[in-house]
Amino acid sequence: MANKRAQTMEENRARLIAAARKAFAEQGYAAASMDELTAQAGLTRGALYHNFGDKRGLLAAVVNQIDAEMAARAQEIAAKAGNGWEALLAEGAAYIEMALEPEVQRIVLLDGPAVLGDPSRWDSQNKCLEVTISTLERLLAEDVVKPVDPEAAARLINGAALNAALWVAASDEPREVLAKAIDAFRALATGLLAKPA
Amino acid sequence: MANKRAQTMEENRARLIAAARKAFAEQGYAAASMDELTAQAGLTRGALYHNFGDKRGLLAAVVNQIDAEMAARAQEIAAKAGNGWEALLAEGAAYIEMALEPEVQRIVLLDGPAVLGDPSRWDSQNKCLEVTISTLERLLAEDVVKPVDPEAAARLINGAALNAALWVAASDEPREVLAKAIDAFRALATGLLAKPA
DNA sequence: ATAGAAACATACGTGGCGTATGTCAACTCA
DNA sequence: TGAGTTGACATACGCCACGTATGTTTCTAT
Repeated sequence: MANKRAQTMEENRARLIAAARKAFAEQGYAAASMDELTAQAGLTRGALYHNFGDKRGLLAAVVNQIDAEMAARAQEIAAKAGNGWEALLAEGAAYIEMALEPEVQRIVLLDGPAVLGDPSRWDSQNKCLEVTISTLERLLAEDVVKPVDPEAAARLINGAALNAALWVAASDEPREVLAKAIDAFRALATGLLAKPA
Repeated sequence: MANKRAQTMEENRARLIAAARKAFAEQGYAAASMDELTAQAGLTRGALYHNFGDKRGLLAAVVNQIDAEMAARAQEIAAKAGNGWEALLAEGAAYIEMALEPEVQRIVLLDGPAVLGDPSRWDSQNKCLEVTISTLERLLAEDVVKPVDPEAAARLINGAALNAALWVAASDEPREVLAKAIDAFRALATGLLAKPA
């Protein structure tokens, strides 16, 4: 037990992040109280400022965690759909559906950009985006899609999915609206195809 | 002068909104102080809470104003491009470029959604979106675009443009990145065409 | 074993929002 | 036309939350 110190520290960090996920998702970043947050985790604000610097630092850590989880899920789904064009469409649909979860929507899509600035500047470097970019690069190499800048296309696609998700989430009839959104997404995406069906 | 009262009230509202536009754009919604804001306008917080209810109300008023200006500009640009497919593309490019202005980006795209919730629920009902929807409906009637839900497609398009703008704004070389973004946008949009070129 | 450091707790100051109360100018009606 | 009343705005107050400065305890290293 050479490093009992580091171990408990990691545990505390994890507990704080978990409590923050709940608080930020349920109340929003601005309304979430650091005192309540830390008390929920069985700690005080002292631990928080020591580990994350400030409230923004905590949000950044939470965003990193969620982003990584989203990217993993998206990759898994894309892999299941094979390595072709359908993988890209499946990824997009997956993003739309994931963004329906309050945690993702509130924390990553709404408060994240407002508090931390544009996602492209985040340290975590938006893993979701990178997944889409690499998928596009593969399709580019296979001449499946038109010669466009993969990062530009990935950003547009993710942005479209994001907005679609916000729309679906705010809707009164999520089912029907989700179907419409995915439908429109697939239509739009075909614009990237080298030879449209 | 039958209604000097109402007149000065309108003036004060306008001055508060103008001051808020500056403050919110330069410092962000959360960091902007109501005291400084109102002092800048030659008033106090009393006037603010009387006219707008609370800080959110002021932000909503500011967003409404900017949104209306954006929609007007987009419509003008679309009209100049004629009433066809090119109008839709021009609108999209216009949104991307407008979103480069700090006022639009910070207030409407970042703080707006975070504080006021999804734009589709705003009272102003997002005039920008409606412009795009009506453009799409016209193209649908002319069989220029595939049979997709116009609102869904409009939201995806606007979302794509939005993200593209955030990317361009955060970039070190806005010129080149803007070109890539618009390029990718045009490619993506062709996915909606009934008969691709 | 002791010294030092690090992780975390406690205590304090500051600033900002929202509300309750006060005031004065403008509108109304006799 | 002038007194009463309304309402737009100012002033004053309380509360809460963030961030920092200081204290305490536990682990590690020599």
